[in-house]
Amino acid sequence: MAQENGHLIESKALARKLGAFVALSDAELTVLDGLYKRRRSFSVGRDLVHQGQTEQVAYILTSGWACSYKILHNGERQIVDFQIPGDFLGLRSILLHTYDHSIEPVTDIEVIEVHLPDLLAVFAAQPRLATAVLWAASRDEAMVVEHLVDVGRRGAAERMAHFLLELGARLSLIGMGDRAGYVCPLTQYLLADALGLSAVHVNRVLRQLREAGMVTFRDGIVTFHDYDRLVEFAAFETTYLDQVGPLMP
Amino acid sequence: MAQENGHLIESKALARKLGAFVALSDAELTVLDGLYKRRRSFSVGRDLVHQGQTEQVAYILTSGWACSYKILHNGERQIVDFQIPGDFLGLRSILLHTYDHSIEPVTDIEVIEVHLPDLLAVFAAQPRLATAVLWAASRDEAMVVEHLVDVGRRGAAERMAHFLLELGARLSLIGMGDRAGYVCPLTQYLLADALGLSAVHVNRVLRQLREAGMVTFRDGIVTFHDYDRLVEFAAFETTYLDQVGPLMP
DNA sequence: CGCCCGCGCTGATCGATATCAGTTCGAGCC
DNA sequence: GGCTCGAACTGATATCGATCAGCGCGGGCG
Repeated sequence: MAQENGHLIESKALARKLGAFVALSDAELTVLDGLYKRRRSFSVGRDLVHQGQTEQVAYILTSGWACSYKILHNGERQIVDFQIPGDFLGLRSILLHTYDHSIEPVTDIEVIEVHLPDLLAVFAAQPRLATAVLWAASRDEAMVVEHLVDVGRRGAAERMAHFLLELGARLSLIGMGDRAGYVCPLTQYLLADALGLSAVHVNRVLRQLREAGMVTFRDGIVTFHDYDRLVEFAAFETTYLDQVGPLMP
Repeated sequence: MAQENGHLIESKALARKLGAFVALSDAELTVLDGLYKRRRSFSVGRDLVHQGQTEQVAYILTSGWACSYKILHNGERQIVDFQIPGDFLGLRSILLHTYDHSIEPVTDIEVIEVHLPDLLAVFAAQPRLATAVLWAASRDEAMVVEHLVDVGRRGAAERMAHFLLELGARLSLIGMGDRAGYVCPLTQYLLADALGLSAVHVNRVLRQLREAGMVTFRDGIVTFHDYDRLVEFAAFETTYLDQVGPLMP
């Protein structure tokens, strides 16, 4: 019974996300629900998947935070994206047959395991779900693109501001944040690897933003002091995150 | 008749690309071919689509080069990716309902116009094509991710080397390049906007690579002098570009 | 023909961020 | 209580790439 409820609550996160693009029928929801079979847990620090791995498995994150990253020859790493509940982990990679990145839990996490044949079966049974997943993948790509712009063309402070705002917007969509702030388990080292900065500089930049009265990130909590000025400073635009109404009724 | 042939040749580029993921049936090929209706041309410098535009149209590039980019408040821009024949233009954006970037021809180009309803109709008629397009989108995303790593964590010279190698690999797949080199219409300004460098520094870095005897980019031609050493220097890995055999027979 | 103008190219200087080398603080553990 | 360890934090110095300020060349055009 509790298990049943767990199912419903968790599958809702994904269903709600996809439902924002295509209005899902009962039949489609049922098929989607069929994916929620293998539940697994991972603890912080132990990679879910590793760069180069060819095992064809992806995950749907149901609780906790994760990050996907690439390791370079010289040992440095670039974090590509953080994932929060409701997000896919490794969707791109099962289709490409090989993981081109690693995925690490940032906190202890709970996931649902999804195998490629299951996913393809879902697409075959309910073709509109394939379109919906394509939409979700496009949304992920849009975030990576924005991240690229961040790293390529914005100064360290704007970059940090933009990142904190984007994260806040994403968390707001799943009810884990608002314009006041949010709880954030990321360390300054993780921020550095994500933003292409050194951990030392992350620290200085956070101080700048704090002293400017715009945002404070301390003790795992991000607090927006002056949301509008921060948005202005970071030139933050939300179009790429907006959930417009369903395109396919 | 010539028109007919043009159809066949052009649709082959996309069909071959998608066929690398799913083996396409005659019925699927026919439906795919139905997309090739509206042919259009654009000349260099005139944007195909502009950031913020909500018109639901995408393109398939049949000849020439294009680039997609974002403009920042301060006037700088970041080029996200270059597109070569066979690539989609704006696929992500029609699904997201709004263009989050602009697309500009780098040379005079020829494209096929694709409207969202047509695409959705194709998916409905032949569901496996939706999966195939999802795969193509994943491949594009993998390239953006690699680009992000480039800009975030590699020095200017490695970045340039990596970029030239990746472009070469992509061109090889469509028969427009090999390990010796390729024809490349990009200016140093375009390279700068893509790599997050200044045009001045692009020039210096190209000189370094040339003087190191690894690669020369001059008069619109990229020539690899020592391919293996360049691969080593750039820590270039092709896994994310490899076309493995069809996953869905 | 001569004039621009875009593109490639270069030296000198400046500035943002990395790197090095620490300190402090709190949590867990013997 | 003292030890260790990880995260946050800081000052001093080094470095990479930006910026400024130019030159040369070839092609298009008045």
